[in-house]
Amino acid sequence: MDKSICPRFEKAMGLLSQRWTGLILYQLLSGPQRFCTIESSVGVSGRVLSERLKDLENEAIVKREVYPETPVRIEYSLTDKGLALEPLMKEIEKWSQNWLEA
Amino acid sequence: MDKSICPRFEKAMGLLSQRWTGLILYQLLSGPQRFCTIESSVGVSGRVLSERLKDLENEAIVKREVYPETPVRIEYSLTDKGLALEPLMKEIEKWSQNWLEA
DNA sequence: ACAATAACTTACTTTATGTAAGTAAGTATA
DNA sequence: TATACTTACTTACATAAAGTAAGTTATTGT
Repeated sequence: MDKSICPRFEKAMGLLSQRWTGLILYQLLSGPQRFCTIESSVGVSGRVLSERLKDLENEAIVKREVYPETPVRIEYSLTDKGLALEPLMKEIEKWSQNWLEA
Repeated sequence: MDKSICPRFEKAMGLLSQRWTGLILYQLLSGPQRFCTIESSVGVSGRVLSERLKDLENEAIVKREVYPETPVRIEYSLTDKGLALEPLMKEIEKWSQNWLEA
């Protein structure tokens, strides 16, 4: 009975179940943001955030843009693939509202 | 700018982003199942599966039922709270179909 | 020149997970 | 009667992932 789960589903779940990844993506749904903003609003350490953003860039879910202003501004935002996660996030919101205590 | 994310959402994401938890729940959506079935279909180790099922029982997402047959049969199934995760899982399926390669 | 800020990276510690063996209860087999 | 087998776990130990804190590079403000 080994491995009855769809590999694509498994991959998606593998991405989302990386610690912090879901919260990082949820945070980015509210618009492009810089490193330190994500760090403090999500509560993830810089070390892990840096790692996750690289992974998400490799998956083409997040894009990184450098604005050579002064001081330099680096913004992370969602690609179309990343934006497509919105309905999923809304479902998590719904479930948490309906089934979890405040 | 600390902690701008809704605590309920954060808790929901915390549950789902535990390694294996999402796949275990997805597997249980197809009906009640025993320990060893989940173990092999999901690919999780017994050690972690045992831990996860206990956590999910404590969260009232999964229930455990003992049938004193021979040999004893123990089945894990979703509560209403667990079943309510179905739309969310469907969204993950959709996203994975649309955006991930096979 | 000195302190400050953003965006990281590195070194080190703690926690989580994987692996494999062990346990308990009951059944079937030799 | 003793041995082996099955399910559902637990325990002990090794490895991988995450947390913490300090360090780096570039640039600005005082």
